[in-house]
Amino acid sequence: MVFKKRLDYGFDAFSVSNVPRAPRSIRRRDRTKRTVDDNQICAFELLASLAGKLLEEKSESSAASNVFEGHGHVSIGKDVVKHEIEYDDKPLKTECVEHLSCKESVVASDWTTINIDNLKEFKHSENNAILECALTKMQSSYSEQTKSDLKFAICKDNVAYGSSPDDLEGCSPNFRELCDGICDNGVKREREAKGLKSGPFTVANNCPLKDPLHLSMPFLAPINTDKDVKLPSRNDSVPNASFSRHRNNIKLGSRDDDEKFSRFNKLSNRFKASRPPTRIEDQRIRKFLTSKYWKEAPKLRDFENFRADGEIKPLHRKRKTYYNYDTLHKRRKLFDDSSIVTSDGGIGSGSVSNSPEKAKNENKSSSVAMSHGACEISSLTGQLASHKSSDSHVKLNIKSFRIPELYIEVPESATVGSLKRTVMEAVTALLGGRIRVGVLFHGKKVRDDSRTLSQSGISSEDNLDALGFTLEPNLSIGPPHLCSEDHPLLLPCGAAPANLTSTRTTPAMDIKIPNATADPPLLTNSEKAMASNYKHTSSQTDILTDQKLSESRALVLVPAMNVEALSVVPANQKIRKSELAQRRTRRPFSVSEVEALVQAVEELGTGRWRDVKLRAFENADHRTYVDLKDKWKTLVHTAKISPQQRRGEPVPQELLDRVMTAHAYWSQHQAKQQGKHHTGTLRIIDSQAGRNGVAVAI
DNA sequence: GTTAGGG
DNA sequence: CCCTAAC
Repeated sequence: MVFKKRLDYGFDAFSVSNVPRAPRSIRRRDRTKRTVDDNQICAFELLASLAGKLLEEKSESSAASNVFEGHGHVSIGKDVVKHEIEYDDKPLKTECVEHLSCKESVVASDWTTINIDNLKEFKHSENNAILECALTKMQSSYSEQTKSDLKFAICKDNVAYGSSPDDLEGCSPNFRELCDGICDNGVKREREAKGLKSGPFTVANNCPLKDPLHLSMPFLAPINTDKDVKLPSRNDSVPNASFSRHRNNIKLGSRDDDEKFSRFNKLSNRFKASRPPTRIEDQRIRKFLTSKYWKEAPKLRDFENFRADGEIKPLHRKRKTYYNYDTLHKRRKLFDDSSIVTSDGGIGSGSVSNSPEKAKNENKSSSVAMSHGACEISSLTGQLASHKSSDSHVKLNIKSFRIPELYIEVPESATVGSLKRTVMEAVTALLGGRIRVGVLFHGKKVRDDSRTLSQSGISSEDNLDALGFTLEPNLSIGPPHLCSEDHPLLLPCGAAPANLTSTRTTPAMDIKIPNATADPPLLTNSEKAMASNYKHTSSQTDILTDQKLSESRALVLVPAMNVEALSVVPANQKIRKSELAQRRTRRPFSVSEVEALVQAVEELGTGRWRDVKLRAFENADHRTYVDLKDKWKTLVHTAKISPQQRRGEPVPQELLDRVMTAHAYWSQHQAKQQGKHHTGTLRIIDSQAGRNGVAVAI
């Protein structure tokens, strides 16, 4: 399986020098980069229109949201806007983020990046805006949880990599409020105490309190003004219908639109699959508008179905062959039918609570505040099932953690074991730093480590459902202030996104803003869930801080080893790791495939691999003619060695005999020249002779 | 874009 | 499977 990851760039991420030399194919793509950019406009427009529609819809459909009142359109700030729509939040890059929940939005790809000028004037704008379209289908579960859409605007202008929490200072009051509400109060206080002066990365004035930001972004104001941050209740959720409509109308990178899709792919292709976009290098200031539309999914089950419907995942291949899979539907050729994509939503396979009890809890689990979810960048969110024991101990069972931004392709034929290994591998590779655990209670982060569970209200049985854990990257690697917990200021909300943005090299890399949701369902749904039993006792919570780490890739709950391994590794090295991981997943040829190959070669001969591909593997997008050629090579080799030396799935001797026969035949007949002459099929005469059989062209 | 062959 | 050279 292949997992794509974005490179994680450490704090040094932006250093161009660190960017590994792209493969030729990639380099080639780079050449076309400009063209792509030009074309991006279309994409951008699409996105913009989508966003606008979403907003409109939202305002129309949800009376609850005041935010949009009066704002029928989406306005984008002058600067570049980065717009991402995901079911999950992810990239946080943004300075100004708005989350619209988009259910089932079709996603171009996380990686897709579009550079554009600001929405209105992007043609004119000098800045290379980046429009990121991370459209992915939303998980229904997510939707459910979030029920309400949150709109959140995070303002921030700078791209500074490790922006500090202070960045919020620049944000609109409302925004701050929102964040505060979301965050632990303690955080707020600290931030205030520190004042604006803090961190190096602080971007002051980017979002003047009173200011322009608002003007430019109508929906800037957080929907939830309530300090307590009300998590959107499910009731609030925007009707799915509206979302759907939007989606349909816009068709952004929808499966139906291959062309567009292709475009996205191309854009994203500029970088190798998981490779971070070079644009990262650009330190331009970007403003992002991220919108997400959160909805609650009715049921976990729904979620699964949703997934089942097929996730769209664009794959980026060097070669012309597309390995995209539409898991279940195969609706698009671009998609590989077998691949599983785990994006934010991740693979639905995630752990589902097994115990009835948990299930029950999950259903109940009430809302997690998605809104603040936007703020949180934590990479992993763990949900847990918990029950209180009679002895006053709070026993928690963490069922799963969600790992954001992890893409994995798994052949249908892959074994569960290989899947596990792959996930582990991916996670390990992705981990950029130490992991820390964050505690979410009712969607809020519990930052005060000194408080007791009971003091925090976590002890009551009824509340346990609302308890969630997040695995957050520990930015030890990053700038001190960022990493340090001392800096609670790092605003979970605003700052983080900005940081991410800057860091994010690849769309994929973007850190999604995890929904803070503690909802079990959410976790369950998580794409990749790492299930684990975990006894929780304490927790810290600074999601934001970590997030900045772009690397905040995923966190793994796993043993320390992972942490160690990753934590110490410099960002650059990590990147390399990731690249390695990008290698296409190995997909052993099945006997039937071998047979088809042999058959085709018998007919066409060697040296006409493209024809072989077309004849026998036209529908097997994951098999390139190079693959076929290589397979033939290995088959010939296999046929020559003793059975004891052969590995893997045994190939019937009969086929190997045919391989040898055909190989011998075509070697003698100059396959290329004779291919045309032989429309017939090679047959082995004297099959008994096995290898020595004589091939005859009929 | 294909082929062929080394890695 | 990847990467390159050569066409």
